[in-house]
Amino acid sequence: METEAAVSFLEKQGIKPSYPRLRIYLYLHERKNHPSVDMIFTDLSPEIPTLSKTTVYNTLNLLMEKGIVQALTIEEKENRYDIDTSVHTHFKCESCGEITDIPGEYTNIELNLPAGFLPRERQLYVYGTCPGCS
Amino acid sequence: METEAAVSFLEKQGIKPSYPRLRIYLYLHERKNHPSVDMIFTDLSPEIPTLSKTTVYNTLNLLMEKGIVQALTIEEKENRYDIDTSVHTHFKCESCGEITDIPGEYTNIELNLPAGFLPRERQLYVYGTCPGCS
DNA sequence: GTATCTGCAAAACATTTGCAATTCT
DNA sequence: AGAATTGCAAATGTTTTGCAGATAC
Repeated sequence: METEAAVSFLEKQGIKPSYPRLRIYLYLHERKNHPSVDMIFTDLSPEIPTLSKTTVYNTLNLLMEKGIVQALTIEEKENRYDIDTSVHTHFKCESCGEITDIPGEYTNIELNLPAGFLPRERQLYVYGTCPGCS
Repeated sequence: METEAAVSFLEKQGIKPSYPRLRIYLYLHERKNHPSVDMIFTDLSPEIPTLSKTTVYNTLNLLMEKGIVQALTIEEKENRYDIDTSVHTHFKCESCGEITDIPGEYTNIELNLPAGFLPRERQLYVYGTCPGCS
């Protein structure tokens, strides 16, 4: 995604596209890894020397409020963030630690909840070994 | 579950059934809520005045190593613990906060992972409103 | 009496908050 | 100038670790 498109997307969502916000948004979009706050900070810090973790937190919380990003609780210790908010499964490799998107067509979930349970959202996390490690 | 049965179960799993361990195990077994460390500590503390959170953590980590308990990452801030390690779904009510077990027969998951992905375990978390709150 | 277990205090992290300085318009 | 944004430092909350004292066999 080019900078121009990102700027106008953020503006359309009511987010002022400051430089740190723009770079964090582009980072999520380009890597499509499922980064922790620390990964984003560590990767962008060399290129944006004044960047602070607080701004990374602020930006992610803002993107979440706007529904642009979702938080994953696939790790026990830290949150991960995903710019893909469509319905899909996450696979965490217990060997290399990598989190991979599994497209919706690989998983079919039939939810027939007992009466009165109204689902709004769901997350399927699968833990195991990825192709590179098996 | 009676104390006797719990004692012999723990011994069979190679866990010395000390008083705190026994009480924590019985707590998980009787309530079948999906408690945080703090919930266990707060609930048992009045009856076991010398109990410490460290011991709650130690005991839960021990039970997890032995495969008797599983950690749930359904909450963003804290781990929850479940003594039911069978395949089932967890429903978190966003209104009252309660986490409910949804038995396996209410959910059918067909996992057809891309080649090379070897699943070991999976967790399905559903977020919404429970019968009492809807 | 030796191993293990417990629990306090401190440390290690992740995340949030208060606030002053900076930036943008 | 005025409003929003950034980033430092401190606070908060969860979990782990080190270690001394207590407990169990």
